[in-house]
Amino acid sequence: MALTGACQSRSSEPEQGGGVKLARGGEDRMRREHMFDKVVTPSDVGKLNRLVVPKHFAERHFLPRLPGGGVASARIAGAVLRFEDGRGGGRAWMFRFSYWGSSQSYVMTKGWSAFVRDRCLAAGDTVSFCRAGARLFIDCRRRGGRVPAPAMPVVPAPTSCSEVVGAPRGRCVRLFGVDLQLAGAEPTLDLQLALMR
Amino acid sequence: MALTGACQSRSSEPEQGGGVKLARGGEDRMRREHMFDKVVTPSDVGKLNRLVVPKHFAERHFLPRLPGGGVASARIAGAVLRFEDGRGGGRAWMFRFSYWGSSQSYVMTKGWSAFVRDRCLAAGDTVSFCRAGARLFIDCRRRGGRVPAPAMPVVPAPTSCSEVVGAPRGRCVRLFGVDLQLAGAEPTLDLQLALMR
DNA sequence: GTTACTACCTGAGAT
DNA sequence: AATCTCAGGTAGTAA
Repeated sequence: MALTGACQSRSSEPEQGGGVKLARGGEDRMRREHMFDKVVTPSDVGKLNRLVVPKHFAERHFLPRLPGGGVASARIAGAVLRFEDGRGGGRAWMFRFSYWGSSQSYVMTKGWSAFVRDRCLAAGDTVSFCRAGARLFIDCRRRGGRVPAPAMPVVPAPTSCSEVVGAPRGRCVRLFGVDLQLAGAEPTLDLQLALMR
Repeated sequence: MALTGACQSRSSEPEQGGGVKLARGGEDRMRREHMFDKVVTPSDVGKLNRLVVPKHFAERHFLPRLPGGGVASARIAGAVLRFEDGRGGGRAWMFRFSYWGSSQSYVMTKGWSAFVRDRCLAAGDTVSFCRAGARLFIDCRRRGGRVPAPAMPVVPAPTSCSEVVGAPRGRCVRLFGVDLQLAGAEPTLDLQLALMR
């Protein structure tokens, strides 16, 4: 299970959805099921600021979740998908999900580069998408198969990458201890919502 | 007249416009008038997939032909120009015509690379633009001043360059003989129209 | 001036 | 052989 373990079987952790209110014992307790992985390319983590979602994955896992009619273009227009951070901690990521007609490909655009930066995602790493009922999760692991170190309270180091191999991660400090309780207000999520037009 | 002969004075040939219906004896019988030539640069025929149109030529010959208001940017938005193949045979080329503000230059983009490929256009060759009334024509000639061999029925060789020096050209076979009659259906043009959003 | 974001486009490779 | 996919590009715009 090295290929999917980073995202699966962690439903016992306190994954707080932020804006989404769920009845206890409902979807938030469902076991995560793996949707798909992608080994990211240099372009996926580079200046293009987009993740190409392989067509069959997009159409199987994301399209049916979107509101709108049966036509794909109607569903996708302006779609924003919300993914909870697979490591727990209550953080969520909002990505615009689009279809580029010119290349006939599905992409995550706005918001994606923030995830790349925060996780120091590099070409060859794998992003993993899971869901538990209606909740979506995103996680990643290094090319060697290593997963980011589990979140834990650390001394503040508020800038840059939240995963430094063998070292505490910067942003995580905002999510644990006293800050962990404040995470119910989801400052990071609020910022992203404000940016998401 | 070696510099312009490839494009001029061939209005007696059966240039079929494809989708455009014209009254016989109208524009299609007008004598072609030369607009301008350009000796293409390595960039014009390379991976940039664009032809830089010298500003004064673009503003004199193409801008006034476009619909839209008095502002150049309004006229150019989404402009696609259609050029009939100066060699005859009913083929037409569709090029997106754009203004690139960053370099303050006019360019042909989408569709241009297909012409480069088909004619085996190389740096130092000359492209020549003519018109007969509202109809536009494009042709080219080699740097030495040679023009491509006149179109004639040949044995099939359906791939690659339509002009091989001293040899029959590949795609031309589709346009002459029996296929010449089928050219009224304009499969090549249809394909381009379908691709041109 | 820089960075992101939208919406284009194309060649190469897979099928 | 032709089609489809997608990695890697582009320009223009907004912030």
